[in-house]
Order: sequence, then C-alpha cells, then structure tokens
Amino acid sequence: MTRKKQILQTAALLFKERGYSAVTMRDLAAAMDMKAASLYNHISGKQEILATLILEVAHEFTTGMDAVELDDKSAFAKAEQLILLHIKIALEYTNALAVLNTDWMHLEGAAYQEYILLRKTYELDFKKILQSGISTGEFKNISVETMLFNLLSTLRSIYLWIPKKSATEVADLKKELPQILLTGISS
Amino acid sequence: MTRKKQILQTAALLFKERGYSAVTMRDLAAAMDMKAASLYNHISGKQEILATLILEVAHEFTTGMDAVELDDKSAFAKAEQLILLHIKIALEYTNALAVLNTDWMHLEGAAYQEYILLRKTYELDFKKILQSGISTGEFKNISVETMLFNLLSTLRSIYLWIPKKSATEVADLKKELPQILLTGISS
DNA sequence: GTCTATATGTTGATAGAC
DNA sequence: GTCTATCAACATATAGAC
Repeated sequence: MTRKKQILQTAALLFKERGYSAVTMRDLAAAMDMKAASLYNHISGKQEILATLILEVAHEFTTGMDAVELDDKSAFAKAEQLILLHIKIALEYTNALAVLNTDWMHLEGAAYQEYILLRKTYELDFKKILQSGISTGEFKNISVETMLFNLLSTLRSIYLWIPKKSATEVADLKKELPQILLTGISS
Repeated sequence: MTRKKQILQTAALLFKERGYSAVTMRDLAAAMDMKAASLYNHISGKQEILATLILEVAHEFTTGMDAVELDDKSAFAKAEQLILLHIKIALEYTNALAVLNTDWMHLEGAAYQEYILLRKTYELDFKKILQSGISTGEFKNISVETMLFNLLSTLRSIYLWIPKKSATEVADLKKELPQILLTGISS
C-alpha cells in the first residue's frame, strides 16, 4: 500500500472517531508515526483528504445504483439489492462511509458541489424504484418520502453497527435487514 | 427568555449545522451580535454549552421511557409510544437533538460519563420491551439487536427530516412511521 | 453586561536542511 | 521523504475599564 493510501486510511479512522474538525494534522501525523510537515509530501492538505475519502465512497453508491437499475427485476428485488449494496459498502469502506455521513458539510468548493449532486441523484433514483413498487402494488401506498426516509436512515447507520459485530452476525444482518426493512417486525 | 437560554439556543443551531468543533466562540458571539468575551458572563465555557444541550435532551428521553414503562400496555403499544416520544422530542428540541446525535463524543469528564450511562440504560429498557414483544408473539423472532438497531437508526434521524416538513407532513409521519417501523412497507 | 486588550496555546501550511 | 524551524491566523479564556 502506498504511503498516501496509508494516510487516507488512518485519517478515515480518526475522522470517524472524532470528526474532521477535531482532528489536527499533527494528530494524523502522530498516528502515522511521522511529523505533520511530512504529510504534505503525499497530500496537498486536509481538504484533499476529506474530499478523496468522501467522493470515493459516493461513487461506489452511484456505481451500485447504476447496476441495480439495469437489472430487469421487481421493485422489491431492486430494493433488496440496494439494501445489500449498503451493507457491502459499509463492510468495505466502514471508516470512509462514517466520514461521508458525518463530515460531508465540511467539503469545500467543487468537491462539495459534486457530493451534493451525487447524493441528490442517488436519492432520486431510489425514490423512482419505490414509486414503481407502489404502482405495481408490491409496496403499501405510503408517502414515498417517508418510505425513503426510513430506509436511508437505517442504511446510513449500518457503519455504526458493523464494526461491533462478528462475521456470523453480519450474515444475520444480510438476511434479516431486508426482511425487517421491507416486511416489518410484526408477526 | 434569559440571555443564557438565547446563547444555548443559538449554539444549538450552529453546532447542528457545522458541528461542535467547527464552531468557535467568536462565531457564536457574532451570531448573538456580541463579542466573544461577553459570552463568559453567562456561561463558563464552550464545554458547558455542549453538556447543557445534550444532557437536557438525554433526560427527556429517560423521563419518556420511564412513563412508557409504567403503562400497562402491550409491547406493540409501548413501541408505538416510544416512536411518538422520539417524534415529540425531535419537534421540541430539534437542534439540541442534532447536537446530541453528532457531538456526544466531544463531551468531557462527568458529563460524558453521565451521557453514556443514560444512553446505555435507555437502550437496555428499549430492548426489554422488544424482547417481551417477541415472547408474547407480537413481534417476529428476529435478533433483538437487529430490531433495535433498525428502530433507533430511524428514530435518531427524525431530527434531519422534521425541519424540512410542514405541519401536515409531520402529522403524516406520526401516523405512518409507527406503521412502517412495526409492520413494514410491503403489502 | 458588554467592551477592549491581551495571555497562552494551537492551527494548517511552507521553507529549506539532510 | 522526513525532519526542524517557523509563520500568520485563530483558538479559548481572563483582566479590568466603563
């Protein structure tokens, strides 16, 4: 792994735990066993770290959504696939996903604009799938907004849950979460 | 309203938008149309603001949970009451609730310890209710952990949704959210 | 209760030696 | 690629005049 990737990974962990603003370049350097000045040989500044971490994960979501949309499946199956996409990204990019969720508002300039656009597009695509499920009668006739709010609230929190759990429990989550989110908890 | 309460309210708004660490005492003073030094005639420091905001909301949750536990109702009805409790607190303490959710880890000393204890107790009480619902057959036999994770993920996000919505939409949420969370979105 | 002035430490980032 | 030394700006907080 390149030194730059190591820095990004360490930054993701620290940002996740204390938040972007509370982590200093000195903190990051110390965690890497080096001096703050040396970081600048690998990255242009603190903002570049934040933007790199967040936009990489954001693009993973977009790529995943594109794949789901291409599949010719029912709305229910598509929703299921999206739930699994969130779990997969939470497993693969746990820390960077936490940063995306909690520190996106500290992005500046073009990176901020890009993130906002990616998020808006993703949510719009998700809503279309839910709406088509209501039309086909697969889903209840509840406000699409409320439905998406509930789904995304849970999906966006998965990263908090994942690191505390064993592989078996993660397997349970993959099986139970689509069930809970789509068919509820009542008998 | 006392000057102190005005400061707390303004701080809650700023902390919600940019996070505790990114908001300076100068920012807060400017938003209050005063100088930073003057703030210290009303509060002992930045930490006191954070602790006051978070612990007040945390105690609201504890009080609400105590009331729900006293009621002699079904687990389903209790879960429904808790969902409404979260909506009520999100409406009444929108900004302070956001601060609790995103900046609790910046609490220091005794306030930190107190918050952690309150949260742990609340989650334990919530789990007991879910467990009793599984025992009575009201809820599916799914992992209580996963069930609570899903419920709290959504309930903890309500504050993000509330400020964007009209009174009618909030009324919809009160009606639809218990339904979605407890009985799912599938037909 | 608010101000100006200031103490004391920390911030992101750069220059230049090795 | 990493270091030491440093800068200019900004942080929380206090002292004391009005």
